[in-house]
Amino acid sequence: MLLCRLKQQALLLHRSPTAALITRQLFHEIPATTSALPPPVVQPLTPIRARLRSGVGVDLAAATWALKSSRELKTGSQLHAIAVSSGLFSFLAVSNSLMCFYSKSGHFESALVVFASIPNPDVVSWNTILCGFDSCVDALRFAQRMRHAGVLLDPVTLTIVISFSGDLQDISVVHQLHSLALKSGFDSDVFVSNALITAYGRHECIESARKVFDEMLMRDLVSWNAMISGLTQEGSCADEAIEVFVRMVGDEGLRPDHISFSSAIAACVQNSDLQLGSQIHGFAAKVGLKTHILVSNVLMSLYYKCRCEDSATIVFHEMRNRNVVSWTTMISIDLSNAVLLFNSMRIDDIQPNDVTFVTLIYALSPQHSIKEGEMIHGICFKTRFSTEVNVSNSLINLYAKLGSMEDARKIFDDMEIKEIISWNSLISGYAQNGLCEEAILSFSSAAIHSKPNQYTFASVISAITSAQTVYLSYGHRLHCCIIKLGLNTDEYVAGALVDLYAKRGSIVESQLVFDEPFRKSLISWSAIISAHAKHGNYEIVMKLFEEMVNSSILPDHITILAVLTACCSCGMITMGRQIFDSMIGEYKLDPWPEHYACIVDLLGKAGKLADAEEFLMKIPNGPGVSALQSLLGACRIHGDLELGKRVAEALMEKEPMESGAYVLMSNMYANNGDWENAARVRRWMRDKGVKKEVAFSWVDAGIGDSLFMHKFASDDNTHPLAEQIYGVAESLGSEMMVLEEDELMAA
DNA sequence: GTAGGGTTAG
Repeated sequence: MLLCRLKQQALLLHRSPTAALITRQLFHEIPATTSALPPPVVQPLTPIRARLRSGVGVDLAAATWALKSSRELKTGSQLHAIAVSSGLFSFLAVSNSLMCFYSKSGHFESALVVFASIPNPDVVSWNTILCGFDSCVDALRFAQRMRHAGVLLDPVTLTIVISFSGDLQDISVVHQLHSLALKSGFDSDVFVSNALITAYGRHECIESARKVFDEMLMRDLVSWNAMISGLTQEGSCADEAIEVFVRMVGDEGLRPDHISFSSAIAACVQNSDLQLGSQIHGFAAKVGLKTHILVSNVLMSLYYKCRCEDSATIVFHEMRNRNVVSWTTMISIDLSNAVLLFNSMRIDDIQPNDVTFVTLIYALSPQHSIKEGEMIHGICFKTRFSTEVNVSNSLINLYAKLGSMEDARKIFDDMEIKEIISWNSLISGYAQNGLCEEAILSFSSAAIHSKPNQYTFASVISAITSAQTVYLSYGHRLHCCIIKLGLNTDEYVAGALVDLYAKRGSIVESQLVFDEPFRKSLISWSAIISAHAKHGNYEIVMKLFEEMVNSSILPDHITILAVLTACCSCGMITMGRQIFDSMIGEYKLDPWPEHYACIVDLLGKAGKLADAEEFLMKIPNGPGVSALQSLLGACRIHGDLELGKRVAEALMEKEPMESGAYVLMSNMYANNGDWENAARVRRWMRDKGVKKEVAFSWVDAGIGDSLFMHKFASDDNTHPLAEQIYGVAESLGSEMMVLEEDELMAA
């Protein structure tokens, strides 16, 4: 008889369809049945079984204790069998422990089965199941069921439900549960208050979190941690988070644990506050927590964000245990060794997850071949991560980056679920590859099939920003939609608009968008600075650059290049060199060839040709084309034929088919009155087959909503209406001649 | 000696 019950239960546990049935029964209030169950597999067991055999018997304490310390499914199932055979299962302490075991060891369905077999579950039984759910929706439905079953709500139930409500989209449930806590008097329970702080924190409703925290009579370490992490997550309260951390340590004398440290350091990451972060690092070392996996992981982010990759790497190497987060962070720190690190991670027996793949895919640069991209894609496929939406999105980005929009499109078309992010990846992919028309078409589809968000708009705007053709009227139309949708103060949209108008519209419109209240990112700062730099507005550029640095945004290569350009066009030699030095010293950026070229240009234009040449010689790996071009240009302006010849030769050697050097050299001879050599260079150019780049022009017919642009090159007759167009051009020409004659006659 | 709160990577 006993064996039969045992068999029944063991079967139930390992047959998920049965478990699924029980789940349905729980939700639909169908009375559970445990009849008609196939045979079990029972393994011999452990000291407890020995005790049972030797007639000592197993008591309640032994059974629950054994369950608590066990994590292996096999051991748990065996204990389950013993509990049933010894009759201990009928004690709620034992059956509840069993549910807890199954739930914590990742076999929630088995816990549900046990629950269904308990004749009179108590509130602990219900709570144990309640906290085992993955999804907050399921958990809250189960809580409703508890209420219908007449289970009396206790602080534990409330704590669990509040913590689930933090995951919901809608904050109103948190508010409801908060008032329930006040009504029932459970708000004095520390656990309940802590859960409330966290739930409010997750909804970034920091005022309410703070209120709960402030009104607590007794706070424990978890309360402080919840408050600190809530402030850290909010995004704009990092300073307050630090303040609370300091109060906790200084005023309350509490000893921070790994979670306090990780939250406080995360706040430093947000502020890019290397100094304070390092201090907290030292503090963690003092209390022996610096190599804790959580603390080390966030320390790596700190050093990475503050561009101290070496320190981040040291933290990684000092870790005794590393998890998938540590490895993934390390991959994002050392992108050039991403594949190598990925392999080491697998040797270390750490399984990658979707984030790892997203990072790894991101690490591949346009310099990588399609083949390498396909290899990573293959690993994603084998490990079954390629169907994850975020991984697919990254793959779209990858193929776009590698220049293969066909592959990107294929991934997109194969996706079962397309998020708006997927559309955004596709649109920005077309944008990067200069396929503006496709980007606009995809944007239209996205608007039909999905709900465009700020990123969709930002992507399509960036497409028209980088398009060869100027789609300004389309840009204005998009801008109108954006204002209507209230997205004009979104940092990405506003940033993209600043960039669009800076590059394609007018600096006035760009400045107008920039003056709107939105969170200025590096991109938007760089866009507005670049725009003013192009117009030679030196004072404005320097003022904006100062404002940007003061708002703790670190400049990147593009920003510095813009500032250098401004210095260059206004001949600010000292400032230019100062910025160049700070780029290396203060901002830890390796100059690009363009930055060197800028300084060469700056010195050259000012007539300091010798300094320029000296600087040029110091460029690591030799001067790039742009630096040589700058110097050659300067030689032309200042008439230094000798240096010009040397530079032109170097340039022609580097790029024999580029017309620039030949044209400049020939012009220099011509300026000098040396027509013979000027002609010689031109001849030389012709013999080598070097051609000047073809100039393009375009006409927007501007009819209705049409986006069609008519493009022309010189001597181009590929347009379908070429004959008519040339006809009109000719008749216009003759009309002009007539007009000119008339004017002459009148004179 | 059965149930509840705080945590890191794109």
